[in-house]
Amino acid sequence: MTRPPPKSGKKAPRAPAPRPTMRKVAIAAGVSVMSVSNVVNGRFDLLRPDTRQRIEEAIAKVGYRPHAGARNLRRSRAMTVGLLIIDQSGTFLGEPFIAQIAGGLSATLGDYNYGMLLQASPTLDVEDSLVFEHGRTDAVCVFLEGSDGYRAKLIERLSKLDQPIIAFQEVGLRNDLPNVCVIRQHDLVGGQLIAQHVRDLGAKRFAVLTPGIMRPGASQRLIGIREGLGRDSGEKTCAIIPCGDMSFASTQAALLAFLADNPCPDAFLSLNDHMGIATVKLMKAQGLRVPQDVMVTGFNNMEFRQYADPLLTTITSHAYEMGAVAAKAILYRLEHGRFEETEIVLPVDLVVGGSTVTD
Amino acid sequence: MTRPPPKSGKKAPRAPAPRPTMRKVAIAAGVSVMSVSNVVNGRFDLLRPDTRQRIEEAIAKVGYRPHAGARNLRRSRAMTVGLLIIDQSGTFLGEPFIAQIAGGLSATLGDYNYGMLLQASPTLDVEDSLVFEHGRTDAVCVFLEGSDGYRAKLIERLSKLDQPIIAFQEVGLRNDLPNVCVIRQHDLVGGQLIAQHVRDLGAKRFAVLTPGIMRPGASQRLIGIREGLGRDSGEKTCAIIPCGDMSFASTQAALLAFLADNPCPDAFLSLNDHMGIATVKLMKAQGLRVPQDVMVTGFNNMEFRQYADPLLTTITSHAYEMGAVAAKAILYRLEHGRFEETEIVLPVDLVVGGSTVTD
DNA sequence: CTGAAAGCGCTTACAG
DNA sequence: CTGAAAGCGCTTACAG
Repeated sequence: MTRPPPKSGKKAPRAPAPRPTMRKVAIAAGVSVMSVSNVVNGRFDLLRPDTRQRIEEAIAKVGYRPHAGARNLRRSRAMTVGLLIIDQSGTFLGEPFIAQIAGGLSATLGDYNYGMLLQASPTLDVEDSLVFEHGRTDAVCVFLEGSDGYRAKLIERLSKLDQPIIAFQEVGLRNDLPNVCVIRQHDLVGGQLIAQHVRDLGAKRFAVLTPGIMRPGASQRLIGIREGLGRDSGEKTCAIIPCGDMSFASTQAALLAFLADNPCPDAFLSLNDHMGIATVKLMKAQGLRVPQDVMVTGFNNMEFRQYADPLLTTITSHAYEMGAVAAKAILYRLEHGRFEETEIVLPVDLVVGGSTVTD
Repeated sequence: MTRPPPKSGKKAPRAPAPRPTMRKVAIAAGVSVMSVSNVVNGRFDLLRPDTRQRIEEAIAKVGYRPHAGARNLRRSRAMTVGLLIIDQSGTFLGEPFIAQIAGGLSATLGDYNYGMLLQASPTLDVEDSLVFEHGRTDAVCVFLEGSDGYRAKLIERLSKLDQPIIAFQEVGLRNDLPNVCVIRQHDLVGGQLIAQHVRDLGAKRFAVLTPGIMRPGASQRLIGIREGLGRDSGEKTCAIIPCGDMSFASTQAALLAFLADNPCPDAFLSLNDHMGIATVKLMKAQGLRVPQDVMVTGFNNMEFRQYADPLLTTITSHAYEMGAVAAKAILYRLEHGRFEETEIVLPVDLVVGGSTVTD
């Protein structure tokens, strides 16, 4: 009989009462654990009504709650989907596009009783991230950063981890990876639409504002813009302005540096709304009229677009839906053993505002 | 010997190769599972170097990866913290204040090798939410909605779930719940500061814009504002304008309805920046000058504050840090069996902008 | 309708 | 330094 050391100044911290287990319920009800399991899992057809009732009373009496970890181990499923976001800036959820994807994914998974394990990784070396540990997740969604080549290699490796993978916004991957499904939106078309729009309005000289670290969607937007501007435009008239972390301050600093060495273009095309609004405000502060003197466009059509004047011409992204679609694709894969489609592309729409067209 | 039915049109889907287990590694290396376990867990002092090497080679050869689910069951810990957000609007991560808390929590937990299980619940009835299932999480953070009384009762019940609880932004809870730690910021002081500021500037008649569904922080901000306006202001001059989901459109609609029946106050005090900016824009559209004709304030000092003109006078909230502090508190609790502090209050600061003061 | 037993993949005293 | 065995809390064929 070992006892806690006597004369301790404080009350001996009483040992945490062990959680009631199925065994305890079984004993209390005078049945086997298996019958308890049947009640807990709603297999009432396997029980006599009075047995069931006795067990239910015992459950209530001892305050039993099932241990999901044990059940999941036994059933070899985690009822959880991982969401891994590579983010070297450390503010992943501060980006509304990502926050909305996460929101749609989490909400839809929740509807089907799945959880979402969220992790951001500052490093590109991601294979022993928590979300890939066996028994933690049944599938994982990734939103990567880095060069096209790096990401392609990484996804190939991830596809061998014996875990279904959803890759957001990727394009041009090998299509023989059965464990991988790409979900993206038509960023290329979005880029084309917005570029054609400003070109049709007569702009000749362009500058594109890009994030300092490109995600895959951004590259597509840029390609689309180049296509939309058209080769008939003749001269090389499309500058690129990287804007670091895309914050208001970084964007304006990058713009000022650009304008110190270059004439002001006819139109600034920004790869998201953040940078677009920062541009509008800087132009106005410089005494230029938007859109008469210079046009500005954004991308994503986030709620905060409404905060600035004039309203940004932009492209609507259905980010929340992208998360929801991912959840559905995973659920299908988990049920049927394969992805229904290996690539899903969501549409985008042009929204014209006062930043390119006067009322 | 049962075989798959012959003459199937498709290739028989080959049974997914079972994941290599410790047993497989042990056999491959000619040792016991326990030695494999020792290698996997870095207990190298318990092994002869050559044994270790043989095992490491076997691990690489069979492609073994540990099963976190099994390990966690055995060790009775989940290495995961839940984050539960009650959200009746369905856009929880769209709210930057919440997204930042989640980001800070997730990043800090990740540093200590803990995962974050994120779930939003549209209902207030939350006890059998995923995040409270045993074996899934070691602790859970909650950010609730609903009346003060409802939330207090709910937290009392949650504290009996045998799971440490961090309650964000709660105030005035019973302080005898050893399983509960409150982490909040000084919203009341923030409210006071901002109210005193506009009062000192000579405003006499006020209106406060509030969310349609109050979270606990919002109530505190309101109380602080009332205190800051002071009883010496004499008349009842502080109106309340609930703004539904706080979107740009809802806020402006609520404002217009208010102005149809009431004279314009001297100052609109908004419980967050979203509504503050929507107010500024509406006032300007109505031909009023901000701040000369009407003052407007916000709350939280989010990045998008920079998007509107004039710059909102607001209160800085350290939401990301709040998440990080929560992670630290949980880690301490998990290690020492009790919370270091039962309540942690983060400071707030007044930031003056052009929406109350002319340059 | 009910129960005894094996096992999910690990870890951890306990012997040797 | 190494191994055989028990057990974390469940589920699931298999008998009775």
